[in-house]
Amino acid sequence: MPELPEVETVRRGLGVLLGSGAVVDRVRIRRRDLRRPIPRGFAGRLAARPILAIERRAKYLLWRFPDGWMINHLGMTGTWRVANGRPADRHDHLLIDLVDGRRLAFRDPRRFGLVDFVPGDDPHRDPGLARLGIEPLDPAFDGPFLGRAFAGRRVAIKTALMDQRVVVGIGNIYANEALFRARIRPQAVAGSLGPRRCARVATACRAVLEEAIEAGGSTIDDFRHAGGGRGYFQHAFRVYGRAGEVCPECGRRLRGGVVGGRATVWCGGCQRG
DNA sequence: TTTTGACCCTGTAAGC
DNA sequence: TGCTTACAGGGTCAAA
Repeated sequence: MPELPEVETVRRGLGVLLGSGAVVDRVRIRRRDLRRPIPRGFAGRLAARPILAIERRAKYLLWRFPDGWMINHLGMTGTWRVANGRPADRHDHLLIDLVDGRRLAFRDPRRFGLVDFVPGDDPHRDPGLARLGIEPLDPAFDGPFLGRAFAGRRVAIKTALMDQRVVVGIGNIYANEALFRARIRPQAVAGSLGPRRCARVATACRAVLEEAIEAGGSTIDDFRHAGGGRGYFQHAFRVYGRAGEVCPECGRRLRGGVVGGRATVWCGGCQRG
């Protein structure tokens, strides 16, 4: 389940794999019906053109081409791999052949992913990208920013943190982990947090994401690097997926529940307010 | 306007 | 063993 660290890890992996000067030969679409249909004419936008760069915005991979951007969201189960000579898997929905003979395959069993093309210089013309909030590793993402963003909001802090219109890239795993580090209950009302607690949340978010990127992202079920490898941050999870186990800080049992429709884990002793 | 919850989809695990 | 059911989750949209 790729969140910001996993997408960033895939981006870096693809950059290493492709290097500079990779040129698309042809594109084959095996299934169009992803989260939204891959548009007609998509393949022709990429064919015979160089991949100039692969950037990241939120959980989106942005593939820069001379005429525009391939927008790619991994959804829940999207992965890229080099599939030289191997028969296509039934979940390989997009195949990109490079002129050097290599083949990139986008595999997404649950088809929550997205592939689209935005012509021109600005990928934020895509409606999905246009609504996105601040990057959590941006220096402007701090306590005062969260204080302003949460003002008047009655939703749970965990729900607010996962709202991509506020801050991008934080999904269920890192929301759980960040709030544990910040020692704030996931159910706390976002608008009730004072400046000090907002600062703790911002600091915890940044720390947990940076550590996860350093470790190469997480591997839960479906996530794989572009090269097929696994990330290692799951070994550092302190609460996610550990409801009923012992809190690593205080020894109480970690509690499990649902906040905002998502599985949530917290420590009733360490996380208050 | 804000918040909540259903929905999309499929692999996995648990229960019978 | 084989079948059914519940669950996981990011983003979107309709309903409250």
